[in-house]
Amino acid sequence: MTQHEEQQTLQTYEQLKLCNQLCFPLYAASKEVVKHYRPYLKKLDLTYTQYITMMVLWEKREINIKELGDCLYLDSGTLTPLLKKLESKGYLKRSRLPADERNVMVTLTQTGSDLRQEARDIPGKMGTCVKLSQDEIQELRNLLHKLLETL
Amino acid sequence: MTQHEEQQTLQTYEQLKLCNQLCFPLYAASKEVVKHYRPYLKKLDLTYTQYITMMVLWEKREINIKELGDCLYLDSGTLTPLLKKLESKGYLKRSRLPADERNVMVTLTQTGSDLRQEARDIPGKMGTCVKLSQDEIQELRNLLHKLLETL
DNA sequence: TAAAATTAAATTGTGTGCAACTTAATTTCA
DNA sequence: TGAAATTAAGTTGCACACAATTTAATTTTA
Repeated sequence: MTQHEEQQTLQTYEQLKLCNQLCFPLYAASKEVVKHYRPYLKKLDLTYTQYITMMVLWEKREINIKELGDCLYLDSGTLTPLLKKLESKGYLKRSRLPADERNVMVTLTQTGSDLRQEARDIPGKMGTCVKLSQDEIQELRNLLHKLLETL
Repeated sequence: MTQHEEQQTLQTYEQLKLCNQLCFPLYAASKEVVKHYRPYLKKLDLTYTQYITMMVLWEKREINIKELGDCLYLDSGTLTPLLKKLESKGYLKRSRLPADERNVMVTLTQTGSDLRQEARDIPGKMGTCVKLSQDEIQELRNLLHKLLETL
């Protein structure tokens, strides 16, 4: 192996280190942030995935599963059982759309709407445990959105 | 409700929108990036979690489960079955440490070491599908590391 | 030094997350 | 128009991910 080839091999292996990855800190940070939500969500008897689902419903009141999946980057395999669970808690109703029976509409109930009150403080509380400046948070959010768009 | 209170309520609810969250783009981007790894990892018959585990082993050759969990932000509940699977594929050996029988040492095998060759191209291929500049990637990585440290 | 506390893995149970497939409804187009 | 293609949900199976608990080994300390 020539010196140049050896150099290349080292560089290649260097890239296989965890610390040089973009993906790994993304994966780890995502899990850690969700972990910080859990104690607050537990009080509402919601998981993180159930929480972001409710966030969409608080905003839109009504949405079909396909669109919901597009919002949340989740498929019906994940959403169907999750929505059944939220329905059993009384937070939403599921019903086939008469105009196109393939579609299932998910509609916020009064109970589900009321839950928003109890969730009000969560974003603020989370904000205080993230020790980044407002500028850094904005910058991070921008980069993540850019990354998401390109994928 | 006074105008001021109404204003505050609106602001509070504004923060409960998905687009104003930091956590959600983090969660979504993480999943999407992992999804892009999958076709490459499938050729090596590895899941993403198995891949990052192998990355640690390629770097350290030998590590106990506790430390591995600290590296990967994973606990024994996730790692024990995952390591058994990697052991059954012949990539590593697990053995109790004689000096302290509570510890299980995980050691890279020759087969596991050879796998590194086949994984060599993955970081480069992933790099090309992330449409961010080198500066942006570096900035994103820095912010994520900073976020991880503070949590 | 022996009981109490701590520690590391493993186990159990629940909830995603997703690929692959099935089912049923609707749309396309030959 | 009627068969083929497409679409939306649901189902199945596998692999995490983690809280909570258990087990076994080691360390602390009364």
